[in-house]
Amino acid sequence: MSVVVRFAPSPTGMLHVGGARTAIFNYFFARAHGGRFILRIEDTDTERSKQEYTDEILDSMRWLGLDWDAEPIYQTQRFDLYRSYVRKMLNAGTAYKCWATAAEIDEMRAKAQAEGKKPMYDRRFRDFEGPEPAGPYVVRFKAPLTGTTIVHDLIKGDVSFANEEIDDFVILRSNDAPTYNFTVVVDDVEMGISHVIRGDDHLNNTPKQIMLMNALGMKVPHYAHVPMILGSDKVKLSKRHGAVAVTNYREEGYLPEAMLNALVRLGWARGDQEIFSKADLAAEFKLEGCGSSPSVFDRTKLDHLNNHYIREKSLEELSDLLKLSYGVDLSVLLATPSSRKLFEALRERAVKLTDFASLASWYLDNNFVRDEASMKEIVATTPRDALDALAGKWAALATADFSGPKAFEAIKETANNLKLKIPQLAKPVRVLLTGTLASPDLGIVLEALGRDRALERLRRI
RNA sequence: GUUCCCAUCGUCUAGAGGCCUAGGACACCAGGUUUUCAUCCUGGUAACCGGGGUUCGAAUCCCCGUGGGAACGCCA
Repeated sequence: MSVVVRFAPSPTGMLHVGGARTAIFNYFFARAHGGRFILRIEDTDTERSKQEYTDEILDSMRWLGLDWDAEPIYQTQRFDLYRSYVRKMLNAGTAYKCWATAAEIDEMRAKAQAEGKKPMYDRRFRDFEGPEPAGPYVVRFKAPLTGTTIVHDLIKGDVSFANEEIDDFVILRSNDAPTYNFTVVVDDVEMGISHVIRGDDHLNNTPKQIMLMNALGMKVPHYAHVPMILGSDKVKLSKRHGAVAVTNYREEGYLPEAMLNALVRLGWARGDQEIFSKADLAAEFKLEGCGSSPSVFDRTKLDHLNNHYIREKSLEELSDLLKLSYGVDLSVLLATPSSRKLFEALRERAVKLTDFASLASWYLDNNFVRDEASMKEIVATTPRDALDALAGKWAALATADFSGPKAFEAIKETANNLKLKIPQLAKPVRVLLTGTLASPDLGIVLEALGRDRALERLRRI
């Protein structure tokens, strides 16, 4: 059977972590099974849907490298199709018009709840006959009253719902717009979707959709409901957990590779493997690897992965990426073997791409800021003649001879001559040259800076 | 409230009845390397929600509790 899957975001907000994970599962399921991955924009809520959100979602998808196989389908352009199906059901008697007002429905729900049942519509117009009342109406599905609907879920197993639990839900609003549960059914079938892979929060909608498909005589696709992603407080991840939009992470300096890897491991595993490339996943992603319990999204793991993928990038790639996406120009570090060594050292410690700017600030800008506390506690307590002696030694070296080992050797000699321990001199030097105690290997720093800049900084107290 | 789902280290997870004195990763802690921080290396702390079954044997199967989550809309 040919595999066709879809990712169906509604453009009422940015692509968030949960949606991205669903998209990722769909995408790799399609790739691993030689199937198609289609995008469907569920914009039937014309009040809240915005083009800018659609643009943002597509942009995030591209950033993650999730390319789709056909032009996205917009539900608002298919209203005629949905309405034709509504008419079909009206004619077949599997749907009916309902004139109940909002107030009446609220009353019914309250009543049902008081009786210990789910809040439900009481089907008062289900068998209504005679002259149609004036005023607006909705179209409701004539849901089966008895029996059981079973969802054969590829992740959860068989889940059964008593049909009496499901009310005659609305399929066409009074403004003539079809509702979600209806458009999904029409589209999933019309688009030939073979596997519906979506969030667990839709599991309760699935029996409704299956019922509709049965009423329409349609073939039911396979379903797979992936567990929710939770915040650290264990409730469904949402805006109040802080950064949840994929774009936020991109702006913060995360790599798409890291995001992808982190997200795919949420609710999915393949033995003990932790690192997954796009190619790995496209080859071996299987629904069988999906777990069934929800998972907490952990930023520290993402940080670790991000550092991992930053280290895998070449200096050239990094430089381009930094300039293009973050406006940080480190191309000067590409120039010489010495500066490249420094760049490599920085790459090792950068957790986010945005870290590079501060990591390299002392190198890029001669007016870099020195840490005041370190200046006071370390530099100020260092004998001035030691620094002067060191300056003399450095000055005696030819510019071309100012290699890391030689420049550092000068520090050692000076320290020894003055009966200082090496760190006693190395630390203040580090602060003077880089402004902080946390910088790459001093040899690398010295060589990258070169004799004259190093000397100038050493003397500038 | 009702329905449905879920339950292994702090977190992500491996585990499909004996391979489990429960493995890996992140985080954390300690030691080593080092001129600092970090990296790197080595080691360590840390979990099968509880109770009943089934079985020679259960983290794994069943039941009941408990806890958590989701859904119940003319939102999607």
